[in-house]
Amino acid sequence: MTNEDVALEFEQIADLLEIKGESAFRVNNYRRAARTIDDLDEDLSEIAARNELPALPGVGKSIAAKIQELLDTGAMGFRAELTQEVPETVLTLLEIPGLGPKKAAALWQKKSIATLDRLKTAIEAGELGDLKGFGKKTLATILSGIEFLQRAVGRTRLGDALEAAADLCGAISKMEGVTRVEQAGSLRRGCETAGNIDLLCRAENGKAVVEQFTRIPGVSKILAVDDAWGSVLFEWRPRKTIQVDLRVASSVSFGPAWQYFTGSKTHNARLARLATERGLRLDETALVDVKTKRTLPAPDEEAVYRALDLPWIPPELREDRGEFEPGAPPADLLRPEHIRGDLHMHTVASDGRSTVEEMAEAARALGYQYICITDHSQSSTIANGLTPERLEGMIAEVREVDRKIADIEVWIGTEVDIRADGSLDYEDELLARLDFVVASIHSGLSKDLKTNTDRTIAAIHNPYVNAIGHPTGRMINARKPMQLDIEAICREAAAAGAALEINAGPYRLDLKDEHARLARDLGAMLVVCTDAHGAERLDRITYGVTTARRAWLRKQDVLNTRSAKEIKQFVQAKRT
DNA sequence: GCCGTTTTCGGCCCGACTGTTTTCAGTCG
Repeated sequence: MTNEDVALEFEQIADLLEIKGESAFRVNNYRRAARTIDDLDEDLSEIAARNELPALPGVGKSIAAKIQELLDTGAMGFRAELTQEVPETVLTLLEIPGLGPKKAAALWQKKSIATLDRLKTAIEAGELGDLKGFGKKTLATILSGIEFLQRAVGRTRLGDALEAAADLCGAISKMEGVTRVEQAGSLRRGCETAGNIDLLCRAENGKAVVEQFTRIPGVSKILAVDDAWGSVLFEWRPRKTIQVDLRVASSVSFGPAWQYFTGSKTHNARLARLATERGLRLDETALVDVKTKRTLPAPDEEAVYRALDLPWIPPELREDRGEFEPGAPPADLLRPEHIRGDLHMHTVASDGRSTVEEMAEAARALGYQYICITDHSQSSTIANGLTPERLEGMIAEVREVDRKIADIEVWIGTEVDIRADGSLDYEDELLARLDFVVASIHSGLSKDLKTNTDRTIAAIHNPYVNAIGHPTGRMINARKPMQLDIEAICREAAAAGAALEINAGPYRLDLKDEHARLARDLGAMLVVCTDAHGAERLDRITYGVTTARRAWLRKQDVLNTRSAKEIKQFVQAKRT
């Protein structure tokens, strides 16, 4: 059980207690404990081994015992007791944007509503007319939220699916007779969410491999098996499952199988047609010469594409969005090693977990030339945003770290809030002293299209703003993007010389692939950054790179593939 | 439920936004 798992457990206990009607202070303390646990650098089990759990802020005798129980048994009796009174499913109501514990409590206590479906029918049947706090607008928001969530049902975020897939691949690679394991499907194509995890392994003893596959720890249900295929439900986090399909291919058919199971469907359909035109037949088992009925050797994907007179096409491009055209794929499609620095990250000064030095060391380990520290600005009080005075202090601190640490440039910037009226959260004089400025919207996301577009454009035109952070504010599977005229934003950014971020955070991936492609087409510069809140999160840049690749971005389309000197020129150009 | 003492109990994290509430509660970051 990871710290994150334990933190979530306590967060949900707080929710359940609040819905039950417990004292707000008791509830808050569980939330505080959850936050403490989530913010730890060290594994909880190590702290527990030293008997130091009660020393953690917000953790006393009672919670320490509950953590210990979780670590020892993977479950908590207290939670089980709670769910006797408040059904587990009530927690799904809290996923509706705009619906918190108080409203969930009212729905459960007054109307016995505990599921999304039931809530939806109750609203549609007008059953909630007499419930205080549930006016017309609120009900409309809730309905739209339910529909949003129901579309997300069964979709797992790319980051989570990739982590689960990496664990599974590790386990499968150790199995008897397996000589290769690869990811396939939407996961390999880098789609922002995955309905299932598609895996492919090379082995000649399919049945035995499938048999071992179904016994991997974490497999909670076997959905189907045959001699070369197994489908299971896998629990990648407590109470979170995803379907995993493993196919076994022999070495002769590995290429066609990997290609086929990577998809997409439309890409494969085009390939199959190209094969037919050449007198070949391509399916998941083989590439066959129709006339001679001879199976062409295809131990890898390159052989498949070569037989169709195509270059190998990167999986992220396999969406039938132009990848078959002459000149595609671009030779300089963005790759992780092109990234020379990260320009959006937080430290302990605001809501991060690591110090400036720790961020710098981690970035140096990634081989970066430069990073920019961009803590929150004063309006983001809950994120401990920096007052102008504290930012002054940070300027000095970062300059000092920059002097001390060799081989990497450490810059000072900010993630400055774009306020509701489009003004920024710091004066220009202060921004002018920074090396790089990211401007982001964190509040008032539900304002109308014009307001949001105008305030973003206002920020774009501030001479000291170099990038717009997470431009749409969406949270994958959790929050819709704000209303925004993306095209206008892209045009203005292109004209003003501001970059648009592809936020690499696996919950955000914002801009998303289609929008990033549009931005590039309209002449805007993109910048791929992690928005990391801890040194160990800097490596999530790969999610952003994947999104950029799905947007067909080349190295030259992405600002932070440039040298430190060129970045400084980019900043300077906008100021003068 | 935790914390910090005042060693036995009172206080506990902020501020904006939104909808509906005619004076503010609930949600969110």
